[in-house]
Amino acid sequence: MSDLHIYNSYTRQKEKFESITPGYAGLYVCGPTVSGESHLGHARPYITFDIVQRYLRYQGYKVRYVRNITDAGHFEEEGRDAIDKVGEKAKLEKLEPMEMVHKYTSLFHHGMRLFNCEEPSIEPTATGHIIEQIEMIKTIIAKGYAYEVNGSVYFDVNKYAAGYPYGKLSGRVLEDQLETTRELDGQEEKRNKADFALWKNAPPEHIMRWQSPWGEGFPGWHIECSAMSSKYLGETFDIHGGGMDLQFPHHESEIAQSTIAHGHAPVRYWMHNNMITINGKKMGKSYNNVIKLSELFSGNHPILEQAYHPMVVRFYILQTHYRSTLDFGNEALQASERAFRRLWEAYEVLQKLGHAGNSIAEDMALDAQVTTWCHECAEFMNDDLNTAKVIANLFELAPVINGIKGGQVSVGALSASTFALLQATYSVYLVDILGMQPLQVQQTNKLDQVLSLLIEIRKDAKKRKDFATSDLIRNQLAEAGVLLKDEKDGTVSYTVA
RNA sequence: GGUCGGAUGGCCGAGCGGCUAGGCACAGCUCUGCAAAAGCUGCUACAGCGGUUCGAAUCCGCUUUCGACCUCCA
Repeated sequence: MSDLHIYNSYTRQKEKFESITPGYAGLYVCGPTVSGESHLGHARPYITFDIVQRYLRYQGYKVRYVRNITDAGHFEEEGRDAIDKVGEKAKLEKLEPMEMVHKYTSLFHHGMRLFNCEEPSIEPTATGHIIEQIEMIKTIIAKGYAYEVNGSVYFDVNKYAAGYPYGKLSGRVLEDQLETTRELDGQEEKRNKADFALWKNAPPEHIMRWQSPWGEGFPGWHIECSAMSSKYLGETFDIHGGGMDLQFPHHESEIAQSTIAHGHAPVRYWMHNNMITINGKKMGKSYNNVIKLSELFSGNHPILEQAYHPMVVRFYILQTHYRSTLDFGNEALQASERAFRRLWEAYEVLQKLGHAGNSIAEDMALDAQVTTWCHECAEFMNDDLNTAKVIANLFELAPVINGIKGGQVSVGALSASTFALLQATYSVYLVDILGMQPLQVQQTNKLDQVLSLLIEIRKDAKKRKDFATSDLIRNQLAEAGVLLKDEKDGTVSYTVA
């Protein structure tokens, strides 16, 4: 595919991406609820849409990427738990709601940086947009699609469904929804079980509350995204992303609210990433099977055999297509770690490699094959962002790179232009688009000087066939986490674990 | 119960009518003082049963099985 095609959850098919305003792309992604620490499952959408955003930029779009912070409303229960626990210990240590929100927002940002996810252009908070949300609710009431009961406002789904395709995004029929027997808070207030809250009256013990035309309360969960996305991206914008589990009711409700408030559908392309599972089950709070990011990075969790570097996790996630479920496993993560080390090393080797300068390839077949592998990367990305296939091609190219370095492949096997293409492909795809970074930090000069000295001493020992000394140096350094490698050309390189 | 989506080699995972990805692991070889790394070679799978087709992992049907969602979960 020579143009970007993405799978639109709304139409259930791949569609050519055409932005509303040529050259500009608007992307809205449902962000975190900052009442708790982010876990591995949360990492997937943010990494997935980081790729979307990076790729659109690479394609030349000026992207406005909006990702909200949910710091109000529907998380009162967990927030309350957290507060009460602390409160039991000492009233002095009690967390203010704002304190809790700040804490988890910071943690979230820290995690995003470790994952090398680029910052969104705008990161609006729900609490910062109470007025916009109230205005939107007022509009919906004025248009006759919402009603107030006891200080709460509900969206009239039945009325909406009569004139609009309610349930199209999530593929469900309203009649089925009405048969739900589940008991929910405020159910008796609703005219209809399928109705959802736009505004909720706050009970006295509720910690977060705002003044509204309907009394003190807090906004319904869905309205924040509708209010903020339309404010920053317009009443109709290009892409809305989020986890598959948000399709219903969250995104379905967003469509309904915005359609009534603005008179037309809010989103052109809906994109949903699939879940991360563990032992086949979705990783989620309700299943009590989450691995928090801090646990993942430290290895401090009963089921973790080791710590996993953020880049390993990112690579692991990108090795699977975003619409497939991804099952967590130590073995899988460890495989990703080895794989990524190898790929990154090939990249570093490639950047240092020189070329003979011949314009005609000595090995025409290999030259053609390399060219194909490189060009295919674009096709794969254009085909609904198939990062798994891009990575596969980069791996296909690795032996060519290592072969040139190791002498198995002639330096002039590829033409100068193909070699340049190879270098560009690695750096564009691996670094710019997939957003990968090295596992180890840059070494300080001092360490480098010390190691250079040790390497010299060892070289000298080897020259004298004093292998006892040379092996001692290598083994001791290995124990300290520094791996020495004797290269073919006689030089010695090292990696620090 | 309803709706939807999966079941791919030892493990993870692409694929979505012919060209039988890729990674990790494993085995052999080359290189090497020995390692490590790297290179080469080997390893052919698509839950089961029918059907459509010249041809199916890919389409259709049934069965088995796992999962997601069904009102506030990324």
